Amino acid sequence: MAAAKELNYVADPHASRLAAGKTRSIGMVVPMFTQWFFTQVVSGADAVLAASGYDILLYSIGGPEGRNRFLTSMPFRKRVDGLIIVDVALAAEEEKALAAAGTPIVLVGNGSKLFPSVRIDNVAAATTATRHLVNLGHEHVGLISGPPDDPLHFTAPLRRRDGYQQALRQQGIEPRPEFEVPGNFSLKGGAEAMAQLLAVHPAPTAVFAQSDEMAIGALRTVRDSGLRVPEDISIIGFDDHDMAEFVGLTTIFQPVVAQGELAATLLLQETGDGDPPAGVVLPTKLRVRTTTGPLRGVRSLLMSRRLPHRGARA
Amino acid sequence: MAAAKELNYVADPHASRLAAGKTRSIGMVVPMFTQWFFTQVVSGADAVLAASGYDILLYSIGGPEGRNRFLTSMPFRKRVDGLIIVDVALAAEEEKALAAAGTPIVLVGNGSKLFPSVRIDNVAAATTATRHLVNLGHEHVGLISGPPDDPLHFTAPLRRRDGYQQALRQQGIEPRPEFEVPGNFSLKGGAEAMAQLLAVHPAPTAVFAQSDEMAIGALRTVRDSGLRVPEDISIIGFDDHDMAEFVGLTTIFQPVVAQGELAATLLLQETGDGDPPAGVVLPTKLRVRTTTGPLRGVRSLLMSRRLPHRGARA
DNA sequence: CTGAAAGCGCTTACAG
DNA sequence: CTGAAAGCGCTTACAG
Repeated sequence: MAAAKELNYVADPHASRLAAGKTRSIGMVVPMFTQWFFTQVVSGADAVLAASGYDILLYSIGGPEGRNRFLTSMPFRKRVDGLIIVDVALAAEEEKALAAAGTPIVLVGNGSKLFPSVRIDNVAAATTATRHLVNLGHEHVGLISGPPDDPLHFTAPLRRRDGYQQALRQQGIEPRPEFEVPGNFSLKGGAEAMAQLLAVHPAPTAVFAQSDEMAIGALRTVRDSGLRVPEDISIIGFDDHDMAEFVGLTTIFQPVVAQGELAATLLLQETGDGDPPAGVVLPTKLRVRTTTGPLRGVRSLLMSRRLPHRGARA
Repeated sequence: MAAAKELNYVADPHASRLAAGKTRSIGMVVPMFTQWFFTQVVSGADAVLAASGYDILLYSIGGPEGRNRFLTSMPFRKRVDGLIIVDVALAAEEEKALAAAGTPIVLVGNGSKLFPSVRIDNVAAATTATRHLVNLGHEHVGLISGPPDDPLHFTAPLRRRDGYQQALRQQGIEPRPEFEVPGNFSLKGGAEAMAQLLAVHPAPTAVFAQSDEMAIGALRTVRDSGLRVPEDISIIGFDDHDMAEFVGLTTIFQPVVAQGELAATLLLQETGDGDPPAGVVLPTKLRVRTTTGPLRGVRSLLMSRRLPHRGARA
């Protein structure tokens, strides 16, 4: 034993896994690694998994092809003790196939009947965001959304769009297709989307961007056009990214690191004993800052409409 | 064989590793996961490693304690075929101990006599940044740097400080300790550091922030103080973060994703045959945008001083 | 309670 | 070229 210490011996982890049947590692599946949201979730999960002595295997699956390759080859089999899948929407058969592989799984971003999950209520959060704009008197409300055709990869953009449309309809406003433009969840995409919205006649007086990064891109375009925020146009984002407070962006806060932490915790305590999978929905919150304001000319009217909105949250 | 396909058989990777002696996985060591630079490097390395069929193991070592634990326990031993260590400065004995562990290693951010490395010339890049400010007529130049006491963890802050001081001295300006404040490599840290600099008498007329995130934080403070950029104060950053172009930040571009890609490539082709380790230094580049400008009142004088600066790069 | 043996599921050198 | 056997370095049930 002393000699082992002396010689700096370490047990071969592969031999021990083979003998013991445990890998002591967890896989994290993310669409990509360059987006703020995913890195924060990984960071949260990493902290709790590392504290429990687990190694973390990264599966960055990229686009739709990578997604399908991952789901069919399932490279994690016999490789990890568990899997955290972030923001990959699964069809029913896909869930079934994953479950059949036998690896414990926790989902982040989507609910599931088969696996425990951690997520927010995107529809409600988007409704809150949109209603905030409508309550300020805006009737022409634009939407900057995710990639245009990506039915299975992400669901957040679709849910947030649902919430946006629902909020409008609830106020008797019919959503207009020309007011919905894709923004690619990036600064640049947001900036370009905003340019597209400004070209519509009449242009929206308020815009809900589905991520803060897109919202900040949109802000840039608005200001470059010589328009003022919020006097000429209001903008609300989603996430409460570090940068949001910084630029005074009104947005929907969602706990990001906490979603990763919680997913890891659920995974570690997963019994597999047939108890129904936990579906945890974390709260979001409207954070009003300086990029949203009343529609010009209706300030007085507003005073009465603002009240029901007080303290609204998703 | 057909039956294997039928039954969805996959070889146990641990058994095969044990028999074959290869793990088909690579470890990535980063100080933390929440910083832009590291996620981008990981993303670059991930792309080339995944393409070669390697799994990626993440070691996020956190603070100084985590760093030392990692270096002493070396949890990657017998676990991975190779290691990419990002921005962890290694003492000579630490390098020797790592080399003795026998795992092929490539360093990102620091040079080494024992391991191949990919990095930029931080001293030269910081010199370029500082000289840019001095060439614009600034003599009171502030520095927003990294964590105050972190001699071994990161070297970039120290090197960039060296470059800053060298550039000043070359122009006959003695660096002033009260002009150097730590900014924690975050937005908030940059904002606070800037507030500290503005409180100095006389305050600097130009500031070199060691990262774009800190520079953007500084910009915020300056504008909140009612000062104009660049008329009242010039700010230059470092990295060329996505956000930099967006806010018009003058900065030093460094290839980030490319450093990860290259490190992975070097690791995959590492022979261990005694050839001297490759030390690749990637070029950086000054990107002048709108947050830097001539010192007030010396515009005319400037015309002559600007010339030697043309085309300068690190 | 201690220690030697069997077995985890592969790969690969080797005998046929 | 094919196929059976040994061995990779552990864990753990089992005999003593």
